[in-house]
Amino acid sequence: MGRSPCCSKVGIHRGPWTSREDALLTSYIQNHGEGNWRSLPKLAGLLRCGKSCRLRWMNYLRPDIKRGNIGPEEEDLIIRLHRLLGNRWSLIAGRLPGRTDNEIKNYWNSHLSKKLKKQGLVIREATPRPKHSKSSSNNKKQGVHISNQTEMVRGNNENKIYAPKPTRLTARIHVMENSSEEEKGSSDEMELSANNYWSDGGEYDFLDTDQFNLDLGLDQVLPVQQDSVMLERLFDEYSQLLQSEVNDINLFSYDQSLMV
DNA sequence: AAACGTGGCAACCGCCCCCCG
DNA sequence: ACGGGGGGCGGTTGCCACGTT
Repeated sequence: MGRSPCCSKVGIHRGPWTSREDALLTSYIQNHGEGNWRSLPKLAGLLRCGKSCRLRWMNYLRPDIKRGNIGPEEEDLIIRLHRLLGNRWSLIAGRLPGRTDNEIKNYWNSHLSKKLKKQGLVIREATPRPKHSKSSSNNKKQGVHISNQTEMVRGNNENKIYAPKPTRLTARIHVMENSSEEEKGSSDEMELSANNYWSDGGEYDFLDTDQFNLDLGLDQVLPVQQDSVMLERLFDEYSQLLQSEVNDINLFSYDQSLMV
């Protein structure tokens, strides 16, 4: 007895979205906000699966999505973050304002992976993500734990390192405008383990990960503007995480750090 | 001009986690 | 404490545009 499908396939329209469907979805979300994806299609008058609606909105219709080519600085950041995070497209997208995980994934698969291979850079193939890789128990085994609130209280503040929160920045802007529940519910911890770093991440021979700045104080909501300084800071931020694995330092949610 | 090959990307699929009752 | 549902995520598919022969 498997779980029920997210929606009945009968009578559901699939394939490319029409402009009318886009208009219906956009109009509904502008009036009622995001969420309740399962019931949204019916309420919005769409013959679509809720998941399809969510995907269409997240990847295409959201007003804060940046259009146009990915610039060299963004490309550089994607490469660096992929080196650290592997195929964690949503995490990577969270650090690229206006870009979606799907867009970055596609860009990687169609451009960057080939480009890097062409340049003779070694890309270690991603291995299948271990089951329950997000579980904290696994992370603890690896000696790297990005804590929940309990851990934060018990932690050693001297060695505290803040984990960048895997937040989709553009979504946060939307959330703040609409003050929806996602804001308070977005306590997603960045759940990483040493195992994940090394088994999933690509590996390039030109990156310099020896530079770390432990005094970083990134703003939680990054400015929309992108410049090389910001990109460098982002990379440093993730480099801290990487380095922390070596030093066996407990990690803390950056969000929670603001509450200290 | 037609056939074929290739690349890019929107959309779908299915697994998994987390929240809530 | 537990189970089910909703939502998020990464992997994959398939269509279409464009280039090449």
